Amino acid sequence: MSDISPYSGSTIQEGLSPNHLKKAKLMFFYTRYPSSNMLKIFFSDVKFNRCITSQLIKWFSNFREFYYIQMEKFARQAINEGVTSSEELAVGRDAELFRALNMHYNKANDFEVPERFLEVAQVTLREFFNAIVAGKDADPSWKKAIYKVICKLDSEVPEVFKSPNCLQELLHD
DNA sequence: GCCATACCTG
DNA sequence: CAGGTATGGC
Repeated sequence: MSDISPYSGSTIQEGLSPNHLKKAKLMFFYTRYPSSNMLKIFFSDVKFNRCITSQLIKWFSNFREFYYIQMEKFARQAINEGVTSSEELAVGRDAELFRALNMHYNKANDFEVPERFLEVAQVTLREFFNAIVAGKDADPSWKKAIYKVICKLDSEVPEVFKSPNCLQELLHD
């Protein structure tokens, strides 16, 4: 059965749908630390309650976990491969790191990832690289310092994301 | 106690 | 990603 309603432009979702998840992942390319208020604005077609809010916050928390795990993985890999300076690390669209991230948040690869995300990813990778080289990882909470840096690099999420039907506009064939 | 967030697991 | 646990603030 299709869930298309005759009032498709004003349907209020009782819960989060697969499309909401897809949209959240694309939003991650702009913001790693969205506030609950921001989420309410960008998911205006969702009827919020404590659980929905928690679930959305949880999604981004999971997104960040994957993101940082990849960063640490590639940073250590670079070190093992003999890289001596973070300056040598660049994250372009052809980088393995980017391909791993893109595969996770933009699996169909039908969304044009903003350049700014590549920059933030590069900063994050270098941050991990330098911390590990400096032996900071001996401290159980060494990643906290990095998180504090990265959380300041969130970008404005494009206005189009505020539309409940933005996926059709954002994804090209 | 309740709720939020951090860390870990499957 | 969802669940469960531990923890800290109110």
